[in-house]
Amino acid sequence: MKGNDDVARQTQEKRAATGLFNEAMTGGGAIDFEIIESFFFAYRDFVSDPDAILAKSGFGRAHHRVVHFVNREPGMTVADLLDTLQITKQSLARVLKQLIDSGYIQQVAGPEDRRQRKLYPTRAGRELALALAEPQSRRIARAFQGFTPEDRKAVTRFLAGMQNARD
Amino acid sequence: MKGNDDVARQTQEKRAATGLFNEAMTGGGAIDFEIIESFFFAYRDFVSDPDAILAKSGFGRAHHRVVHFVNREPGMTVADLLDTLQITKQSLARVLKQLIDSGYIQQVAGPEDRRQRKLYPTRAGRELALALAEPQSRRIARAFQGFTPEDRKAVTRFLAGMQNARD
DNA sequence: AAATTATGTCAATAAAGCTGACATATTATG
DNA sequence: CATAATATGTCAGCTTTATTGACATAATTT
Repeated sequence: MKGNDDVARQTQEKRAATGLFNEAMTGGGAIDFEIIESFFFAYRDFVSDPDAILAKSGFGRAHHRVVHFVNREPGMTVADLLDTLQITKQSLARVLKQLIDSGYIQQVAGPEDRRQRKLYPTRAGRELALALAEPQSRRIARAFQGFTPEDRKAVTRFLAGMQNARD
Repeated sequence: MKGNDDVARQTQEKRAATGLFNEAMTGGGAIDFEIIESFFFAYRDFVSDPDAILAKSGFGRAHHRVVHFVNREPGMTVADLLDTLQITKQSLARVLKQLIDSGYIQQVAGPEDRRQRKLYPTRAGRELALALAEPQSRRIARAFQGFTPEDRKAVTRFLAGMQNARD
């Protein structure tokens, strides 16, 4: 087992006398730390834009997501929204209630199935969704500056590929 | 102001008699809703992998971030970490304490400035960071399948461009 | 000697999620 | 028609991750 000993010694050299690791974890090229970190920073900054706007209305990210998807697909039901956001009914309830009480979203009983509550944005709801999307869209446009159509397609494919398969 | 009236009427047509909006908000091509949503889903699924691992140890995302960056830059100080994560000292304190108490991270007084607490991963800490990065890296590799080097570069540039400028 | 810096800690608070349990109205099914 | 299933709402309690403010200690700088 000489090979294993060599590996062990090599690893040992990277540690101080205390048994701690002094060297940056690089993954030896096998782990893509650069993309992992870049993705983290990119997303954090990406959501910081709407966060600032939401703070003025006393809303948070949860409200953003609800108002966004209801605007993107007016008439979606509560069940649709739960499916899209993958949160629990109880989590959604509080946020949705606040948006309805504040006049950004309205519920309409389903025309065929009257148990359903179909969700629609009001004018204020539509304006809020647009105001929240605008800085994000500007950020995306900035990041795309100088990109060829192929480059843009690569980004689109990448973001799709990072997602779990959907039914 | 006939032009304005036309726009108002046009918008009005998109609403039901109730004043609600029935049509999907598309932004008329000006707002990049596709990327906004794709980025949301991609990031959510991206962090779901480590979340599952962390749950076993009773840790959360905050612990992930700390263990990740300490491994990436061993010897970083508490101030460095606060700067990187952009959270408050008090938020970091609890998480860091748990990681130290559990034997994943150790503190060493700074050799020049002994007020500083330099942070180092233990062997367990390094292993945890690797275990958390592994599924994320696999997901990235999957998303990159069939990508040319130019495609990959486009993604890297995009993620960098989405971030705020750093000092 | 005094001010600043790096860190730690206590207390209170908030946002956003969770689980479990139960209620109501409506629709579907045997 | 009675019962089961579905869509939604709601109550209560809990957790994680963040926040602000205040204060303490040790070490360094001025």
